[in-house]
Amino acid sequence: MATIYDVAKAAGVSPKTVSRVMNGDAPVNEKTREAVEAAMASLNYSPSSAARAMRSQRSGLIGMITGAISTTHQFEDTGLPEIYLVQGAQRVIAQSNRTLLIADSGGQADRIPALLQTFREHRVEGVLYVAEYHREVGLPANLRDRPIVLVNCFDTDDTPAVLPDDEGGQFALVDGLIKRGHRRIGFLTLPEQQIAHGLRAEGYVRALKTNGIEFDERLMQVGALPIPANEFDLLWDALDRVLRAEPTVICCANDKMAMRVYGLLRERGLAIPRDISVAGYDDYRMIAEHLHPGLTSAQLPYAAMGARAADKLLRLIAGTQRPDEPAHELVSGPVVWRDSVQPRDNTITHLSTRRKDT
Amino acid sequence: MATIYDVAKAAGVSPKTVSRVMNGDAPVNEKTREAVEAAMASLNYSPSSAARAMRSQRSGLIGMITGAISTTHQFEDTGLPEIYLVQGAQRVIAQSNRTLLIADSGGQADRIPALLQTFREHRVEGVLYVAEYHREVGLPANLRDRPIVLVNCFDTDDTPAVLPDDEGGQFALVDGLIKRGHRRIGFLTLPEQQIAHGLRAEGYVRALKTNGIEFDERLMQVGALPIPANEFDLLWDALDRVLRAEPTVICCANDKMAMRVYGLLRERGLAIPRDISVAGYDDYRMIAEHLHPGLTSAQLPYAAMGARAADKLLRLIAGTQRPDEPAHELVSGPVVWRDSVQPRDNTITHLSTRRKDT
DNA sequence: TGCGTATATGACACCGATGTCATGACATCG
DNA sequence: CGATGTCATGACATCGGTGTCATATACGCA
Repeated sequence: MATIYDVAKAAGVSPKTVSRVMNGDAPVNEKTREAVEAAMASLNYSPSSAARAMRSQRSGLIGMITGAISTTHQFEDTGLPEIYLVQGAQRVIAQSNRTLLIADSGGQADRIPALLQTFREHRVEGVLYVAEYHREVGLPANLRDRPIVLVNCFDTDDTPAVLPDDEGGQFALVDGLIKRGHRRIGFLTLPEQQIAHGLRAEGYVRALKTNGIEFDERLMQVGALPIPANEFDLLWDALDRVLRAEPTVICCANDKMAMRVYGLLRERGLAIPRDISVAGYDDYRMIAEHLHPGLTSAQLPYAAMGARAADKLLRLIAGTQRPDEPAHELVSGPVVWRDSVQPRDNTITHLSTRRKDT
Repeated sequence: MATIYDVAKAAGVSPKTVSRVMNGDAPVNEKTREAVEAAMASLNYSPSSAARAMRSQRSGLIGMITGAISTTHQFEDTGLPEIYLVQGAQRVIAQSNRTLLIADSGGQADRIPALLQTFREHRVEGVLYVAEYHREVGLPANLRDRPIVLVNCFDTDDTPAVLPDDEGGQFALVDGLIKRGHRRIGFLTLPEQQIAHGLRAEGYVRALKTNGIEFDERLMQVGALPIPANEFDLLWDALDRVLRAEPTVICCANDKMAMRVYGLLRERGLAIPRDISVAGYDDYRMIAEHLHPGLTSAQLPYAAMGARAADKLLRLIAGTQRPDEPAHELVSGPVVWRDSVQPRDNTITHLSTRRKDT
């Protein structure tokens, strides 16, 4: 590879002048500049980031560690939202003229120390620590020596974190269902020990309360197990109990569960959305868009979380975070309405009457 | 950060001796070694990869460019198999003591030049160029100056490439179906201009021929459009035509299509697999495992492709590729059999008769 | 004309590793 | 006992940029 010395020689100037042309940090004569640029072009010159990093003591690298935390989830498909997170973060980081260094542990937690060591050697300026689902984590000690932002997870030390707004997402979904005329809203939930379960249940209850609907506990049933075991019987029973409470719509804890519920409802001869509406959570487009009918789902805003986390990290690195900036930031996503939810007649009437009123 | 000079001072030796302790390239007295190691530990020292790269002229970096090629697919969810590719490649690359530098264009082709420039500046030793689906690509000129392996794509210049064995995958699936007693096998295909379409059709036909079954063109219908437009009518019509040819099983071009076909078949009152069996392609576990019943699918072996491509690239870099190594390597995946395919009675009879025979 | 100032450029050192070569202390051998 | 070899270690240069400081020329103004 050509170096700055090669360029300098070709252009008949000193290396420092070439440097000035690249960085524009001091005036350079127009003719000199042209000669240097011609030399750079003809030699196909790229400056060495290693040399720059060494001199400037800034690597220009941001580390992201993914697939990292669980020791068990190599047995399960996490749904791969990480790629969206990566894209969101990458966009922001590229704007700051830095490069994202991604380390994916492939779900093997014992690889993490080696990955962190790599980060240290590359002198990453900050770290994005990504969990595969909303959870609490304990941070490795050797992550504490540089700026870090947790994504989709949090710890007990108020380390800066970016989290999905599960409460708000479920609220928006259920509130939207009510606005569309549903009043008996089934809810097949996540396992109770999951963080997201509690938050979403709160969102569900708040939406009912806001709209003056009484909570019926028979409508809310746990639909999944913490371990991806054979959950099918559980889901079948849970659905059975929910259906006995006569819902007009069933909210599922995630799109995968909704996909299963599609099958179960059809086995019972119920047509979606004619006989019953269904909603999911996550908005995995691979599922939600391709199910028939399209699945209404509250979006887990992974791309936005990635971008927000990168932004927060860059401010931490620059030391310019706002004084009022909270350690934990919630990111909300929209509800994507598709055909799996059918407005109930009473709404339509309601809306049309309204329209007359105004 | 502590440097090798800090460690040397703390241990009372020269920097070069510290270097020797780290690299073991020359004998070091046992006591000295211990002193140095203690100093390294107490200073929490990590060697600077920038300095090493500069001195050794080897960056230890491999670049991977993903989501790169299409200008349009930001509108569509590609199914995100890239993360598996990354994991497969990362595993192999980590073993060679290198680091994977990933650049994801987020589907915006105009970002690629900037990403490649970043790779050049970081002096990546080789590049993995990943396409989002099996296709032909034209390579940017500035990728030609270092080792490169194409993944999931190929060009006209015999650039080394790693590709999925679409023909073999479809063959194995259809052959397996026949072994399970199916003889009338519907096939809803990809758009005809896709590379995978032709290959899989060949695999389908070969499986029939191998088993002495005549090809019935009514059983093979295009089920998807090249652009993710409203494909629904197309799929409906295609399915309709296939069903009129009385298949006992329907092969879908991918798992997304299979997911839709589940819905369409059920609308027609057909139960899977009792009335008709269904198979997919890709084995997206997020879909295949969670559909009810579980979807039989031929696996697109992304993790294996990533590993194979990394391996090939490392050999290219080392200059040790085998002389007989073909430019294009096919990677086969298994067929994952799940409950969406029901063996036909005649097989069972057939098998049991056989068993008596032998 | 002489001096201050802005413009344009170069010499040199330095960032943190490591390859090369030199050196000193012992051990071994003829 | 001196020559030779091995072991252990250090001095110094180098990789490719850039910060600092010096220098040279041109220009404006008293």
